[in-house]
Amino acid sequence: MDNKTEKKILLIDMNSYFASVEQMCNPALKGKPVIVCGRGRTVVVTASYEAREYGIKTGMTVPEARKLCPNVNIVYGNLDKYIDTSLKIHKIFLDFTDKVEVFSIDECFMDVTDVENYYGGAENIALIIKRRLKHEFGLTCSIGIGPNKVIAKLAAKMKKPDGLTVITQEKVKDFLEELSIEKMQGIGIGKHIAEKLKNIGINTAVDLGNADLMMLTGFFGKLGWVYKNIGQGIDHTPVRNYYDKSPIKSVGHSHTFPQDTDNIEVIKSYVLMLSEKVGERLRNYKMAGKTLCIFIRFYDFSYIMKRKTYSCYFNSGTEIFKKSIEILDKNIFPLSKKVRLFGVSISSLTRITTQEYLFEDQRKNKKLIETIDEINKRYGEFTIKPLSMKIAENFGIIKKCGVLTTRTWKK
DNA sequence: TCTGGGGTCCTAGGACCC
DNA sequence: TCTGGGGTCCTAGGACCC
Repeated sequence: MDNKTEKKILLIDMNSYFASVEQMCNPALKGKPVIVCGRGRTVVVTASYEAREYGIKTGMTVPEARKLCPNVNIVYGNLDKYIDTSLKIHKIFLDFTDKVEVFSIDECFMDVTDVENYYGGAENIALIIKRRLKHEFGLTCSIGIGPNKVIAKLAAKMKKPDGLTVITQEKVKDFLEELSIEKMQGIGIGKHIAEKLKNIGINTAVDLGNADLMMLTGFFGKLGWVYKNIGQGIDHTPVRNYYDKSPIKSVGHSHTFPQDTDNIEVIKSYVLMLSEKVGERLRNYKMAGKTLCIFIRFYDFSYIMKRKTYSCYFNSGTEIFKKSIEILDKNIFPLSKKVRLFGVSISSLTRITTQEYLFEDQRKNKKLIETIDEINKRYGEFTIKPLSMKIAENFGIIKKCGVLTTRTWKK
């Protein structure tokens, strides 16, 4: 590929995003170790760089983090605030091009191939973005520039925080030569695959690129082909346009109980609460689904997953709850061991119009459901709720189910 | 007061139909 | 009369991402 056709892709990765936003909103936290976490039995979602100096990492339990840094500031995450800030940040990117793909709440790809000449090159665009983020939000980011998304993503990881790494097509080979398999996490090669690759003598990106395709597909199926491309730094996936929405494939909620439990009544009331949340979100999206999946994690971290596809679409909490209980009664109860986490999700989704409420009781209850949704939207989640949800409430969960993740929210 | 929560994609194997 | 095989849908499970 010559220089004329070489793409210029940026990956902008906000540094310790949630923690930085908290520091931005509360000056008292600036320069101090901060962790952002959810409530209940939860883990560190983001640690500020000051906290990382003590060895605190994402995924650690809060007590573990406290042990490393007794004075660490603990903040309960506020997803709305982070989404709001993200949307404002995107406006900076959109000043350059519409080819802005939201990869997660704190990461965006940009394809600046067509516009870089107006701004003195891709690197200059990156510098302008960094300056504006710092000036307008007080936030820093790491930016990787590469001829495709995979290389841009790997490049962004090279320098953190506040880094800028440019890998031109010409430099890709040298770059990959020095890249160990472990450092390829985040682009489809996780811990398990990395382990398997090392077992067959593949230790660097270049080893992967040079590996025999038949051998790779023998081990990993279709993915073997994908891995080989990654190893060669090849990636043809385009950067999506900001305004092209990717369709939602599934909607789900799960929750870890405050204590492991085998109390069926308590579990059922959680199921009801989760079903209502899933139903409400589906209706907000104007969608319904026909595949129900329930997921149970037991106290020992073993799990069981049951999936069932129905002939009709549904999106009411009551319907999801009823079907979940049917599955539980048939397959899971009586319980053999205590339950740690319960999850409900709906897939095989379709957009739905008013006429398409297929269940008779849903049609009848449609007005009621709409009214409840409206009230809950205005006055807060579960202002109006089924009576049996009281049990879950007494067990101490409702209103504490903070959804906190960097991945789930997409434009 | 060990190990969250929300997603996506892929695969193997079974059921069922023609 | 003797039992193939392709296609599609579904379920369960695994791996990955942030």
